[in-house]
Amino acid sequence: MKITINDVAKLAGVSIKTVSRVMNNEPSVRKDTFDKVTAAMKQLQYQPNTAARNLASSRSYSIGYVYDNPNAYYVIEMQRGMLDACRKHHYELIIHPTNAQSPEIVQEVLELVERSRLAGLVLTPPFSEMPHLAEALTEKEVAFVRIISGSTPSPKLSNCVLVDDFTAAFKITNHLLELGHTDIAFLGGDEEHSSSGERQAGFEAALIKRGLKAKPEWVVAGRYSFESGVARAKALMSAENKPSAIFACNDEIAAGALFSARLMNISIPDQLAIAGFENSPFSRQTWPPLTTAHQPNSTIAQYAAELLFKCSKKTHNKADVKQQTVFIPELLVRESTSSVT
Amino acid sequence: MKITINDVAKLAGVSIKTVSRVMNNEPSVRKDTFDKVTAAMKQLQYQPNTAARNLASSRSYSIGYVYDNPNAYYVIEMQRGMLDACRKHHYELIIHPTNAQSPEIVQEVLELVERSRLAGLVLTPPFSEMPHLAEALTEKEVAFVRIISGSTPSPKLSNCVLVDDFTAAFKITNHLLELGHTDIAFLGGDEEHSSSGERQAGFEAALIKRGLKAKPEWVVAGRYSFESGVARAKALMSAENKPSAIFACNDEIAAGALFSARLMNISIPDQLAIAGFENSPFSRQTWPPLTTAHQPNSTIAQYAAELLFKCSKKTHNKADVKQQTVFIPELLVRESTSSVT
DNA sequence: AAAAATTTGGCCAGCGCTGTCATATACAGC
DNA sequence: GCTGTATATGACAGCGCTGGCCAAATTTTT
Repeated sequence: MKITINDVAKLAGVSIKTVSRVMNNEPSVRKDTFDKVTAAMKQLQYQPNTAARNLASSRSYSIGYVYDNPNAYYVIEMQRGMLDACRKHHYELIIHPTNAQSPEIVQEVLELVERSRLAGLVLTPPFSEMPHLAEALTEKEVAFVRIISGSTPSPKLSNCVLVDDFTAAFKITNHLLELGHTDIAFLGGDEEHSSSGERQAGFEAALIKRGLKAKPEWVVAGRYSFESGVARAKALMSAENKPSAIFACNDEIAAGALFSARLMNISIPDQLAIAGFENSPFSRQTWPPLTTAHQPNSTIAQYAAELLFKCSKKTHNKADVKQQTVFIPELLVRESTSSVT
Repeated sequence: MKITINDVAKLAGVSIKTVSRVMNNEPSVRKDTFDKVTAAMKQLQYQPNTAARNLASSRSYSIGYVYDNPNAYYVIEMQRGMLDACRKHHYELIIHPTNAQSPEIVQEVLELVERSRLAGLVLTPPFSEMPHLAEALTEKEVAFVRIISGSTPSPKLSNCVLVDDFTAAFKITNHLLELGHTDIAFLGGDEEHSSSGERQAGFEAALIKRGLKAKPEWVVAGRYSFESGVARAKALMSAENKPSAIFACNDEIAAGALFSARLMNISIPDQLAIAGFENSPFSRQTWPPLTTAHQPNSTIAQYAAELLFKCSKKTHNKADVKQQTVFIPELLVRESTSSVT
C-alpha cells in the first residue's frame, strides 16, 4: 500500500533519479536500464503517487471535459473515448458538466483548470462554439481541443476535431435520392447548434447536385426532440402535398416522425422513408430500425484527448500542434428507408 | 494563476495553519476568524491546490464511481448527484466505467483506489451486488457505499443506500387496483438484477393484499429493453384472456408495450392501462406519457457520496457509520393509466 | 589511446499544503 | 484578582516526487 520510488530504485539497482527519468519517458535512458526499472516497477506493482508528481512538477496528469448536453448517450460515449485515451497515457479524466448559459462560464472554467491544475480541456458543443471561451483559454495558456461541426479546416479552428456533418448529411440525402425519392422533407434541430445548419446545407447540396431544389415548406425548423419530430411529421403528412421521404436531423426527431406516421397508418418505408442522424441506441429501438449516420463519438473523443496530450506535453519541438482532423459519419442503411431485410 | 494559502493568510492576518483549518472545516476556529479568512479567500479567488492537499494529508480529496451500466441516463444522473456532493465538499469525482464481467475486476478496482489514492468508492449494480468485491474492499480498508435495491436494512448491508423498489412497485400496482383493474400483467426485467425481483415481489404483495393473485401466465420474464416489451405485450394482447393493465418493470419495457398496443389498435388507457418504472426521459416521450415511479437517482447518488465523505473522514467518533437509508421512488401518475388531464 | 558523447547518480530545494505539538488567548470558578 | 481548564492559533517538519545542476561512470567515436 505504500511502495515508493525508493523501493523501485533499490530493487532495480539504480538511483531514484533514474526511476523518475523512466517514469517520465525522458530521452537519455539506455534501453536495458529502462527495462530493468520497468521490470522492478511491475514486480512491486508500483503505483506512482499522482499527488506528489502533480505537486512537484506543478502540472497535473489529468484533463478536463466540460460539457452541457442533454443527450446522455452522447456524453457517455465521449467520456468513454476520453477515458480510453487517458488510461493509455496514465492520465485522469475530470468531468465537469455545467450550465452553458451561465454568464460566469468563462470564470468557472478557468477556476476548474486552476484548482485541478488540468493539463488541458476537451470541449464539445456548445462550449466548443464559444469564441470568448477559446480566447480566454488561449490567453491563459490553457491547452484545449474543440470538437465541432465543420468540414473545412481553417486557421481559426486551431486544435479542433471536426465532424463533417455536411458530408454525412449529403450522403444520407443521396441515399434517399438513389432510392428514387425526390420529394424529401428536412426536419432541422435546434438552430443554436451549428450541426443543424451543417446538416441542412449537406441536404440542400445533395438535392442541388441532382438538379433538385428543397421545397421551403418541407424544410421545417424545430428542436432536437422526439416531440418536435412527432408534431412536424404530423403537420407534414397532413398537408395536401406530402413528401415521400423525411430526413430528420437526429434520431430522436426521426423516431418522433416514425411515431406520427404509425398513428396515421402510413407504412414505413413503403409510403414514407425516414432517415435519422447519430446512430443512437434510439435508432435501433424503433420499428423499423432507422437508417442513420453513424457518428463515431468515442473514437472522436479519444482522438481529441490524444491530441490534447500532444499539445500539453512538454514536447521540445517548438512547433505547436495545430492539427485539424475531419471525421465523417458513415451512412448506415436500415429498414426505415429500404425494406431489403 | 498562483494564489497560495500564504497569500490568503497574509491578507486575513492569520497564520497559514488557520487558513488550512478553515478550509477543512475543523472545529476549533472562532466565528470571526472564520469569516475573515473566508472573505480573504473570496477576495483573492483562492483555489486550494488539490495535489498539495492530497500529498500532505496522504489521502485524496477524490472519490471514485465504478459502474457498468448500459443505461446512459442512469449513469449521467448518478454522476450528477455525486458531483453535486463533491462540489459542496471540495472533492473530485473519478469515474471508472469498466466491464463487470472481467475476472480481474477486484484487482482492477483496488489498483484504481491505490493509484488515485481514492478516499472511497460509490458502487451501483452490478458492482454493489458483488459480495467478493465488498469483502476485498473491507479487507483493504477502502471506504465504500453501495446503492442497491432493497427495503429492509440489515447488518450485512453496511453503508448502503437502499432503493425500495418493493414499496414503489407496490404503490404502482395499488394505483392500478384503485383504478379498478384486477387483471394486471407484470413484465419483468433482467433476472440478474435484483431490482426486477424486488419489483415483482411488490407487485404480487399488492395483489395479495386485495385478495387477488397474480396469474402465472401474466407474469412474464424478459429483459429491460424496448424490444422485449414490444414482444411480450404483443403476445399478451393476442391471447384469449387479455389483461386490462400492464405493469412494466421499467420505462423502456413500458414504451415497448405501448408501441405494441398502438399497432394493435388498442387505445391507451381506456382499453389498456400501462405503467412503467424509472421516470426516464423515455417515459415522457411516449404518447400518452407513462405513469411511472420516479427514482430520484441524482438525489440518491448525492446522498451516497455524502455518506461516503462521512465514512472516510477523519471523524474522531469511533463508531463507524453503518447507516442504511431507504429511498422510496414516488408514484407519478400520467396519462397512460388515467385519462384525467 | 585520448577525446567526445552519452548515461547515470548525488544532492538539494521546494511544490503547497496538513499533522503534530507547543503556545497563546478566552472563559470559567473561587 | 488568580489558577485551571477549554479553546484558538502558530511554528515547523515533511508528504513523495521533480527539476536543475554538476560530477562520475560508462560507452562511443576519432
